[in-house]
Amino acid sequence: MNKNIKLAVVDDHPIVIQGIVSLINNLGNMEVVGSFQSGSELIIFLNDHELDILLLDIMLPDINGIELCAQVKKISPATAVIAISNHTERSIIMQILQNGASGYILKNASVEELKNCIETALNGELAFSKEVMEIIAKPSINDLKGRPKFTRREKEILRLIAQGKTTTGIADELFLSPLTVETHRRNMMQKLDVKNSIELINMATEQLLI
Amino acid sequence: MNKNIKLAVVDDHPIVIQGIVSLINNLGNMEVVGSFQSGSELIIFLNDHELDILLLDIMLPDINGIELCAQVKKISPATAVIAISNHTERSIIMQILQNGASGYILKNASVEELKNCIETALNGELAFSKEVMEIIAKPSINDLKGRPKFTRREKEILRLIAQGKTTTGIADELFLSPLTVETHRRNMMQKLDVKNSIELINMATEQLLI
DNA sequence: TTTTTTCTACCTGATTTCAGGTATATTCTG
DNA sequence: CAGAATATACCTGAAATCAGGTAGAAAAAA
Repeated sequence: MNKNIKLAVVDDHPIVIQGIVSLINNLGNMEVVGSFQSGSELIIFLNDHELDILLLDIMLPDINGIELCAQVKKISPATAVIAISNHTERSIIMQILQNGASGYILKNASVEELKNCIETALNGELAFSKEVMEIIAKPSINDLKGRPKFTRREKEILRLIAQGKTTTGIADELFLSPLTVETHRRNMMQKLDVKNSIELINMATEQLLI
Repeated sequence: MNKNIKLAVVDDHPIVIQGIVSLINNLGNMEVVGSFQSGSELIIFLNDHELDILLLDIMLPDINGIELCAQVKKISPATAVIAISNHTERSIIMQILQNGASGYILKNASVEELKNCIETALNGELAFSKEVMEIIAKPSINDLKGRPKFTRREKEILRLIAQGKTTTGIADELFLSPLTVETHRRNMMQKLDVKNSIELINMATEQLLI
C-alpha cells in the first residue's frame, strides 16, 4: 500500500473534521494536509497544493457541494473526490457523480465503511457506502426527466413561497403583479412536474435547487 | 481538576462519535464510557452505569432528543446533559433546557467551544456555544405562546400534508371524509397560529413536533 | 363513572391556488 | 445584431384552501 497519500476534508462541522482527522491518522498510510469549513477556503488551497483524496461535505455554507465538486475536478483532475452527505436522494448522488466524484457516502456510515471507501477510491474505483448502493440500485423514473434549472427570479420567488407567503404577499414584497408571481410559480411547477406548491418546495429542496 | 469523569455520546453519525471520542481522549482527564447511535441504546446503558456527562444529539432516528433528555434526567439526575444540534430555533433550545439539559451547542461549534462547554457543565453551570448565546439573548414573542401538542391523528395528517398530498387524497388514504381532514388541518393551524399549510409545516418542523 | 380530550363530520362563504392559455418587453447569448 | 431565454402581465374557470362556526361519537383520563 502507498505511503504519504495526501487527503483533505471540507465540512462545516469542526467535530466531524476532528473525527475524520483522527481516523485518518490511525490508518497511518495517509495524512490530512488540509481541513476547511467552506468551499472558498478549499479552492484557495487547491491552487497551490496537490491532493490525492478530498472528502467533501456537499452541504456547505457558501457553495453547493455539487458545483464545488466540478470546480475541484477542473483545477485538479487527479484528485479523487468522495462526497459525504446526509442526502439520500438518488438524483443528488447521480448529479455529483456526473460532476466527477469518485464516491458517495452517507454521514451515518460506519467508520469502517469510510475507510473502505477511501481505499476503493484510491484504486480508481467508484466507492459507495452500503446504504448508497441500495439507493443507486433501484432506479427511479424521475431520473429520466432531466434536471431543470430555475432562473434567479424563480428561485427568489420560490424561497418566499417556501416561507409560507401568499401570492399577493410576495407580489407586494417584490413590487410585482400577483399574476406575475403566479406565472413564475406555475412555470416552476411545470418544470418539476408537480401539482401543488408543497410538492414544489419538496422537490426543489430534494434536488438542491432552491 | 477531577479525574475519571465519565462521559457518553449519542449521535447517529459514527464519524461525529469518532471526533468526540478522540477529542475527549486528548483531554486526558475524562473517558468515554459509551457511545450510541440511538436513544434506546442509551437508555439501556443508563440503567446500570453511572455517567457524569452526556453529549446528546437531539436529532435521532428513534426518538426526539428533547424527550430523551427528560428520560435521562429521570433515570440519572446527576448526569449533565449537553445537547448537540443543528437547530438554531430558540424554542427548541428552551425546550431542552426546560427538560433538564445543562447546555446546548451547535454542531458547527469549534472544538475549543465544545471543550469549554463540557468543563462549564461539569461545574454545574449552563454551557452554551457562542452562537447559541446570541440566539438566547434575543427573546422572541413566540416563546410566550406555549408549546401546543398535536394528537396522533393530527401528526399523521400533517405528515401527509407535508408530502404535498391534497385534502381529498389524504381523506382517501385514511378512509375519512375530506371535511374531517380539513378540520384537523385547521385545528393544527389554529394551535400554531399560522395562516396556511406551508407555514404550518414550517412551524411544526421548527418545533420538532412533526 | 363522569369529565375531558380526541376524532369525526358538516355548513357557509371568502380567498387562494391550480390549469389552460396568450403576449410583450427586456435581458442574455451566440 | 438576431435569436433565445427571462421577466413581466393578463384572461377564464375549476379546484382547493382558509376562516368562522357547530356537533355527536369514541376514547382516554380523572
